[in-house]
Amino acid sequence: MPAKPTLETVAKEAGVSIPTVSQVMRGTGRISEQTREKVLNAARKLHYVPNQRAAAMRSGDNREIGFLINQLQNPFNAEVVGGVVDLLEAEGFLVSIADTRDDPDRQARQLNAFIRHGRGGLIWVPALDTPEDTLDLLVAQGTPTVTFLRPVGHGLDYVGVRNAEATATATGYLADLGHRHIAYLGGTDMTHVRKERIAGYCREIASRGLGHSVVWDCADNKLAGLDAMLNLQKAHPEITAILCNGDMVALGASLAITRLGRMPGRDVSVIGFDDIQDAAVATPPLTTMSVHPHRLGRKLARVLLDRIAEPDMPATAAEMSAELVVRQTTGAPKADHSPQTGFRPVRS
Amino acid sequence: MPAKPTLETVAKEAGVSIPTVSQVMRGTGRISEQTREKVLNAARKLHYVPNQRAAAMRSGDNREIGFLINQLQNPFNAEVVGGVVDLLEAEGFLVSIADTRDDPDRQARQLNAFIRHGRGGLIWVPALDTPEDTLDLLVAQGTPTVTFLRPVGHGLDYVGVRNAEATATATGYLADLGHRHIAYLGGTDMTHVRKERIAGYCREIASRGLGHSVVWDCADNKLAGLDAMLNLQKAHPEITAILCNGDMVALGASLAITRLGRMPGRDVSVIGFDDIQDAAVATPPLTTMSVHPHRLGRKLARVLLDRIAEPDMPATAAEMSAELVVRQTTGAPKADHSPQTGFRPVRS
DNA sequence: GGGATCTCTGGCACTGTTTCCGCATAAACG
DNA sequence: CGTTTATGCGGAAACAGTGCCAGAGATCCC
Repeated sequence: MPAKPTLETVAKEAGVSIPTVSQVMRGTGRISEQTREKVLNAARKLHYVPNQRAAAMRSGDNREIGFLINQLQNPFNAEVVGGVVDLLEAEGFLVSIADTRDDPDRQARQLNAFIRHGRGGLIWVPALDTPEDTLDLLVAQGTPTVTFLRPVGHGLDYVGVRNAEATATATGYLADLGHRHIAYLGGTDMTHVRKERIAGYCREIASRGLGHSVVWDCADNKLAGLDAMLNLQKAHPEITAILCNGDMVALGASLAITRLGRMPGRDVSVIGFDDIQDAAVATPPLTTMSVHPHRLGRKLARVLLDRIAEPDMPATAAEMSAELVVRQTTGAPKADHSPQTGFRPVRS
Repeated sequence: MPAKPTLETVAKEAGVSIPTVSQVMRGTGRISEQTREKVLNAARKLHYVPNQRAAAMRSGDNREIGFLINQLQNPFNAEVVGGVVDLLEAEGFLVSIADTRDDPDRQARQLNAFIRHGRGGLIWVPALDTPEDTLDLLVAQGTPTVTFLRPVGHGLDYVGVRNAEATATATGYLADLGHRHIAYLGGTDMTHVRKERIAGYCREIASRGLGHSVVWDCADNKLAGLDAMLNLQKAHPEITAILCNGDMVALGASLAITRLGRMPGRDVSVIGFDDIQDAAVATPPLTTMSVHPHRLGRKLARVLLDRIAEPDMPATAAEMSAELVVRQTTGAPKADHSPQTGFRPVRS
C-alpha cells in the first residue's frame, strides 16, 4: 500500500515543480495546456486528493464548520441539520455534527475539540447550565458562532423561534374554539425556550380572562407525555385542552387520551410544537405549531455565512414565527365534559 | 478582538521559547515546575487552545474520525452513532458525522471532503449503487475504514448483522406459534441487508414446508408501512403473520391492523427489526429482532481502533447476532382467520 | 578547583500547502 | 539585431506546531 500522495508525489510524477501542481489543481495562475494535462493525468493516476488542512493553515480560509446539537435523536433536530447541510454543502463547506446530549462536560470537551481541530465556524445549541468559562473560551477564540434556540449573549449571533408568540397563538386558537380550561404540558427545566412558551401561554390566558393556568412538568418524550397526561387528567379533570412543549409529548398525551377511552380532538384537544414528521402520520394526526425545521436550518446557515464574511458585524438575532397547522386533535369542547359514564380503559 | 493565540503568543507572554510551551502543553520533556507555572498561566490568560491540525501535520497522528451514515433521521442509526461516539470520545477522538441520504453523488462529495480534511479514520455505510471509482479513490488513500451494514469488499473491514439468521429465527418463531402464512414486508431495493433477510426468511419457510413465501415491497417509514399493509391484506387475506424489514415499517403495519379493527398479536402477528426506542413504547409494544444498536456502535469503534493501530492487518468481518424480543404484537393465530363479521374500521 | 553528570531550555529542520516574486525563454517590435 | 513585453514555471518563505539534538548552567564528586 503506497503512502498518501502529496503535491510532491504528483510533481515528481509529472516532472514539474510543486507550485505548478498546486496552481493546476486550483485553476489559478498561468499554466500551459500541455503542463496542465500532464499534471492532471499524474494526479488522477495517483488518486491525489489535496490536503485541505495544510491549505487552510497557509491560506487561512477554513471551510469546515461544526454543528453542536443537544440531542440527535430528536427528529426536529435531525431536520434542522438537513437544512443547514443542504445550504452549506452547496457553498463547499463540510459540516460535521456532534451531539452534546445536553451534558455541559461533554459539551465543553466537544467545543474544545472543535476549536483544537480548527473549525471555521460553529452552530451551537448551548446545553442547559452551560458554565460561564465555556462561553469565555469560545468567545476568546473568535470563531464565528451562531447560537440556536437558546440565546446566551456574549456577542454571539442567535437564531430561534418566536416562542411566546406561538404559544399565545395556540392558546388563543383553543380559546376561540370555546375551551376555558387549558393546560400547558411538558418540559422540566426552566430553559429559555420553555420560559418563553409558558410566558406566551400565561399572557394569553390572562388577557382573555380565562381560568387559572396549569403548567405540568414532563420529560421530552412520548412515554413521559403519556404518563404525565394520565396524572394531569386525574389532578385536573376540568381541563379540556392541552398545549404541549413538543410533538413527542403531544403524541404521548394523545395516546393517553385514547387509552382512557376518549377521543383526542373531540373529548380533549391537544396541540403540539415542532411539526415533526410523525405528527402528520399519527393517529389521529396532530394539530401543532410548525416551525419549519428545514427552513430554520437554512436560516442558520445563512446567518453563519454572513458572520464568516463579516466577522466584525454587530451580533444579530433572528426569530422565526411558528405557524398553526390544524389537523385532527383539536376541536370545540363538548358541552358537558364531566367524566364519561361509559368509561372504558384500553389495555395495550 | 485579538487574533487567535498561538504557541508564539504564549511563548512571548511567558518569556520562554516556542518548543518549551509545546512541551508544557503536552506534558512531555523535562520542564521545571517554575517554567511550567509561568507557561500555564500565560496560556490560561490568553485562552490558548492548541491547533491540533498543525500538530497532526507534523506528528502524523490524527485523532479525528468521520462517520458517513445513510440516514440520520433513522432512530436505529442515531443509536449506533451514540455507541460509536461513547467509545471513541473516551479515547480522545473527535467524531464528526455526515449524512449521505443514500445519494451516491452526495456521498462521493462527502467522502472526498472527509479525505481532503484529513480524517484519521472512517466509519461508512456505503450508499446504494456506490460506484466503483468512489471505492478506488477511498482505498488509494489508505485511510483506515470500517464499512457498516453493507459490505463492499476491496479489503475494507466490515461490521454488520447476521441478517439471514435473524429472519430465520423470527420466521421459525412465528411458525412455532402455529402460523402457516407468513409474509415479508418492507424494503424496495435489493440491498445486501434485504437480500440476506429475505434469504433467511425463504430458507426457513422452505425448510418447514410452509406455504409459498410472499415478499411485499415498501419504503422504510411508518406511513409506507401502513399503506403497504392495507394493500397486502387485501391481496393476501390468508396471511396471519408479517415479518418486517424494520421497526418503522412494522409500526406502520401494526397501525394498519388496528385501523382495520383487528388487533396486532391476536388477529395478525407482526415482528419488526432493529428494536428502536419507539418499539417498546408503541401501542401495542412491538415484538422485534433486537440488534442492540449501541453495542453495534461500540463494536464498530473497536474495529476501527484496531485498524488504526495495525493498518496492515488483513481485513476483518464481524457479524453480530440479533435477538428475538417478544412483546405484544405476536401470538398464536386464531383458528378461524376469515374476515370478521364484526368488521369495524376505525377512522383517524 | 576541575572535570563529569544532570537538568533544563532553545535552535533547527520538517509536515503539505499557498503566495510572492523572480528568472528564463520566446515572441513582438522598432 | 537588440530591447521590450508576455508567458510559463520554480525558489523561498510562511502557516502552527513537533522532535531531535546541542549546549548552557548548575550540581556533584574526587
